[in-house]
Amino acid sequence: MNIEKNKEERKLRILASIIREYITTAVPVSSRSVAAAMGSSLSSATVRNIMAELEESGYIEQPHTSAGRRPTDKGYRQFVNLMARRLEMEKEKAIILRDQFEERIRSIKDIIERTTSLISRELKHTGLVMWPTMDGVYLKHIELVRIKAKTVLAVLVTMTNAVKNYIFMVEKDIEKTQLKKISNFLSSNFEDSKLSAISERLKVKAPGSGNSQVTKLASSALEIIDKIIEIDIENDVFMEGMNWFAMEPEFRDPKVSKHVLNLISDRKIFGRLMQKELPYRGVNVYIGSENESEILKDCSVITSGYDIHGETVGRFGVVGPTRMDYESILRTIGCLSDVISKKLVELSK
Amino acid sequence: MNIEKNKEERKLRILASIIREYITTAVPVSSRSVAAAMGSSLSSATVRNIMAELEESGYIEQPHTSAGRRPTDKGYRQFVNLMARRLEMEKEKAIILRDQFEERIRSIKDIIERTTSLISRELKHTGLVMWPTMDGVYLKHIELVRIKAKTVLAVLVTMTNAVKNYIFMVEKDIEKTQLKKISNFLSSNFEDSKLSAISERLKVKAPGSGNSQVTKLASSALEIIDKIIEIDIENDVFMEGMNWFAMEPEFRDPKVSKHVLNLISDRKIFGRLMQKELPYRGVNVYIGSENESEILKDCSVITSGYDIHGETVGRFGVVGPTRMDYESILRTIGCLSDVISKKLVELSK
DNA sequence: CTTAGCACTCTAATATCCCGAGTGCTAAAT
DNA sequence: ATTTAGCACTCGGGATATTAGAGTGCTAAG
Repeated sequence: MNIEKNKEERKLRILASIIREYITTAVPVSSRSVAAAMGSSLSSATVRNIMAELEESGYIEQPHTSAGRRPTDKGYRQFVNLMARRLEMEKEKAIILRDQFEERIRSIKDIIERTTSLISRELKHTGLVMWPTMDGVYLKHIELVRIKAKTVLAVLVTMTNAVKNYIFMVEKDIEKTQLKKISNFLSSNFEDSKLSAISERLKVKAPGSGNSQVTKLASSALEIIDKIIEIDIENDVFMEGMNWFAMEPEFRDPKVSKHVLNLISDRKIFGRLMQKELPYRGVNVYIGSENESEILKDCSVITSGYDIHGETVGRFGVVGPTRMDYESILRTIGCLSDVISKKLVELSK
Repeated sequence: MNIEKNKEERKLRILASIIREYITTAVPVSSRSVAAAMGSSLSSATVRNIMAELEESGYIEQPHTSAGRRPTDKGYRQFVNLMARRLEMEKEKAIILRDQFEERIRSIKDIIERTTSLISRELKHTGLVMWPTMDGVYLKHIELVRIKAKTVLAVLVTMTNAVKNYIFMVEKDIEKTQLKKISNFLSSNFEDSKLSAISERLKVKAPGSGNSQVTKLASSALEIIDKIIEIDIENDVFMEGMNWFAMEPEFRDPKVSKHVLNLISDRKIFGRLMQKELPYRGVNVYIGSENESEILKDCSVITSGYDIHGETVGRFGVVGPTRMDYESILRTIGCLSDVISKKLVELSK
């Protein structure tokens, strides 16, 4: 029984070894090099037997007979699952990460840009950050501007100093002065609230036929706030470091490179992907074919959430070829999640 | 003398023929196919002689002996110069272009997105649009928000419904209420003015020690406006259709494709490029090595300006491989410039 | 269960060949 | 004085052949 377990464990250690080597070399791994990597405690022949079993289980594959093995998506998955528990970042590294966010952070935009840039530089893959959903975020300021008849421009400033704007139609035309009143009404009564909370509270206020003036104001305001919430499904994604794809040897294949270009020119894919997993704060890993999108079948996407005041309002992550360094990425992403969330709280005072 | 001229003209007609064929096939052009294209009025032998001359002049080159000729940058340049005068768009095409801007245009953002998308779809190259410089643009609304001590967030809404925001430091801390006053002061006195004009007019008002209250307000406002103008050098560029690069046969070469990825992940290049040529409304063409940036040496960039109220405030254009269809691009870009400018005026009522 | 040994397989790099598209030149034709 | 037909020559690149060696699977011994 104990022996059984040891056997299984050794098998997985070998899988890990194969993956680690393949990640750095991008070349199918031979039994010999695995044996060497395992400290020569095993002969290549033994390793060969085990590798045959691993292939049987679908964790690795041969591009062709008489070539080494490379990990399959399933193999990567196994690997990721196994190590998922122990992914603390070394103290020093964590401090280096933190330091990157020390200077000149004045708005969430700065944080977002800093994050993608960090991911790009440190992890050598494309970094992604989703803007926080507006409805989960506290407002600092709201301003309404009349564009033309029945058309309103809303400018929101969040506690994190993000500026977002929305143009939308309203039922009946609102005068410039009236709009100013609504702006003021919202600003004075609902500053420092969340969009969703404002909507809730307005719903209570609006239909109650107390002071007709206030009621009217509230119902106009409600219409506008709900419009904003409705529009805000787009969820913009900020990307940086697409050029790392070019460095990968996989990129030599023109078919692949074509794919990649199509991929990175369509940020919506990532917007949808991250939106979907949103209430969740933890780390997600999608490996190759695990991705819903066909276009991502040779890529892996690793994402994590970030909080503002304990509420998960956005996600960020990394895209790259399936052959990526899951270990260091998972470590970094996990750590970054904390750093960003902390910074965001600081930002909103 | 007349004969001389005919000779020269024929030479250039052949150059044009070579270029047109090369643009569509991407394969060096042989004397035979040129002869055929010229309606068999010339034999391939004659064409060969002329091609030798064209090569002598540096307009075309052979990749190697016993191959056809392909245009050099100089050749493309000559071609572009020659046809530059007669580039009217056909009426029908122009109308089709115009129609694309009919629906749901509510802000300059819509126009910018529509433009890049149009360029991408119609011309099958990457489309670029530079946001208009703020200082040349009329303001509809200005809002100042206190971020923290000595830090101000300015949100500007232009006549074209663009929302831009700037975070900056000011000399001494300004109270929230005071900031509100400055906002109102600016909004009520300077709405519908240009940023640069506001600055000018404030300069007059500020030092004049009339009403101390107003003077103080004006000088604070001046500081802020000047800060905004100062910051606004970044000049964001909107891009779409980078994936067209992937379709080009040139892209087969991994070196080239690497270049391209680096290129498109750096929009600043185009920001600087367009910024530089800014006061100019007309069309510019940079062919291959004519580009300042080394990274663009295998690309051509064609740009044109757009106006708001007769003042050229931004530029837009196309990037692609040197082997691009200059004729149809120049036609389209020229026409688009008018369409956009017209729409922008409509937008700002 | 492990390992040494060996036959076998298949890729990728290199070499060789050769077709044919395209040229440049020359000499005849206009 | 051009233009053109004719022809020899060049060279890239596709097709094919060859080979080296990296890696495997299997067997039999440790």
